[in-house]
Amino acid sequence: MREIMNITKALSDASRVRALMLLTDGPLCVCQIIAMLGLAPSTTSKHMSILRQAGLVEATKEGRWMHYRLAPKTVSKQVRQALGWVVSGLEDDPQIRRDKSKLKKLIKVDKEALCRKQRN
Amino acid sequence: MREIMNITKALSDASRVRALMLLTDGPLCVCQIIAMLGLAPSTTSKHMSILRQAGLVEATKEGRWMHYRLAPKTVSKQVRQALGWVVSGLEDDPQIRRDKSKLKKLIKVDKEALCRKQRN
DNA sequence: CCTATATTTCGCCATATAACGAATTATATT
DNA sequence: AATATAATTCGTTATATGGCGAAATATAGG
Repeated sequence: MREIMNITKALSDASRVRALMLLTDGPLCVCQIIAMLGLAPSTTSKHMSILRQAGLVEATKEGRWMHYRLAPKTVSKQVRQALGWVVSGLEDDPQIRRDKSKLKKLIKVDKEALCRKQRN
Repeated sequence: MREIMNITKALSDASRVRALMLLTDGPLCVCQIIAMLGLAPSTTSKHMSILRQAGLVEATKEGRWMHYRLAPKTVSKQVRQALGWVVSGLEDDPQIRRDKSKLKKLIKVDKEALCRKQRN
């Protein structure tokens, strides 16, 4: 029951769900997620930590940069299916569409330049 | 996005998830759910209200008794998929098994007798 | 009508949670 | 080493949420 509850709790915040949906098109650096969500870096970091502990995302560090990606298909059935219904349920959502549109523009910015803009 | 968030928020409390799982074997009176969850009637009523607003359960009144049932398959895709996920993910859970075992015994008690026991 | 019963709503309280800024940690550059 | 940068952790605050008992509402019976 704990695994299911960890997942449902992780999904009960809209910003976290938005972060998940951003990752459906590929991995992102946390600095990109910060820019997308418009939250403080500390807040975003904590949200990603919750998603990670719930098994919904994975993280890899490259130098100073922390990249997050959706959990691979090899994870547990509960994670895979939860991602399945959330992602399919939101792919036509207006907010998510706006986010993805904005993300396309943001990705065109050089990562170094973007990350330098994110100061505490 | 609101529908999905209503669902995920509704599912983020363990008592509410337990209530949902109790209903997989058929409709129950709120007095039976109260007895199962061991919460105050007012608390249980509020939890069921949240589930109802999320579209996960439906309610019908019979005299003094309020019966709750899982939302029928005809509801939205998001609800159907979410319910499918929760139910399949928890059908082998120890807590849920204990609940279902207890529920079998409880159902054997006459409803009238049970409901009379539930005083505010 | 009055009384009893089942359920919901309301008000309160304790706890959890999301947000922020500051401090800390990890990494890179000079 | 000192300095800069990215991310996380920590501490604080405002808000949300789960729990309870009391009050209110709805229904049934005499």
